Amino acid sequence: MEWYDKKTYIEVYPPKEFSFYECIAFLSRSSQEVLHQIKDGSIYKLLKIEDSLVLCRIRYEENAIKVDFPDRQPEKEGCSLVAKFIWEWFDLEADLKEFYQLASNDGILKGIAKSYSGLRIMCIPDLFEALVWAVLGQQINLTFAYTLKKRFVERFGESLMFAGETYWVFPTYEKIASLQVDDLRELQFTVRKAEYIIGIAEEMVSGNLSKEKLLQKRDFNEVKKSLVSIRGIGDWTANYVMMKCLHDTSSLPIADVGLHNALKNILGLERKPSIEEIKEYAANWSGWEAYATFYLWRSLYDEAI
DNA sequence: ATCCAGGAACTGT
DNA sequence: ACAGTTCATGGA
Repeated sequence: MEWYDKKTYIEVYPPKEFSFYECIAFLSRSSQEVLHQIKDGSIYKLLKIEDSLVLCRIRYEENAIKVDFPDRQPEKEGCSLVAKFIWEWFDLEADLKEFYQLASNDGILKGIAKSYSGLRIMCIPDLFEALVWAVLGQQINLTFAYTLKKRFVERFGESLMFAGETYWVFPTYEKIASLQVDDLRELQFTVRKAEYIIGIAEEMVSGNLSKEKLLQKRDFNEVKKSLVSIRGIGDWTANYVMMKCLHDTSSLPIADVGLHNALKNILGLERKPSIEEIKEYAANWSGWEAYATFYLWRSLYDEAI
């Protein structure tokens, strides 16, 4: 059903190890998600490109990810930024052949690597969004984390209405840096979370913290050091962000409760594994710890459904 | 009601 | 460096 004039569209060619279906399954994990919508096998996502809001419809046809623009189409440079976003969002740079090779010889990963074949880490290309989402998720259940995110986005983000639907983009760090703790308390953020998030926004406004600067570091150890030096960012958050935003396939949020639960399920353990035990399992995942973690997280949703 | 959640800072040793 | 404590609140 074409309910708008399809003008031009963008095509992005993913590597062979790619399943749009698996990626959509991951993106569908919460009904409270406000930063994209899934409808009829297409993803609708609003992006801010060169200061204007661009609604994208993303689908998969004939081995290509195709993006078109229901509302209005960006200029040429805008289109290449959209393509760049898609490339990052689906983590298309990673060469999963290596991961699958490794997984085929690993008792824990063997089954899930096959079950979710083609699933890629669904990234959060925007550093501020990745950091805020990680802080929101700290020590609360995911359902409530989504509630907080929804309130945050709908209070401070920008939106576009199209065909009766409202689409949102994540708030900018400039906007959040101008807030007081009480502005976030109203949304039921704890004082701690509010302080962390405003502090992170201020660091980004000052220019001390940026994705570009982080990616210029010598190695991911350096990246981690500078992330952890920021208040509110501990080991877990730093690893989460390196995995979801900075494309570090070897980051391992080893303290993650979801990871522990997934391992417990797959191994049929009575209790959650200890950190030491996880280190032993992970010794076999070298270079692909983030993918191992992501696939293990994915295995948790099947239980829930 | 009770336990825990995709932790981190703080405090004392 | 390391372990224990506090924070803080909705979900299941």
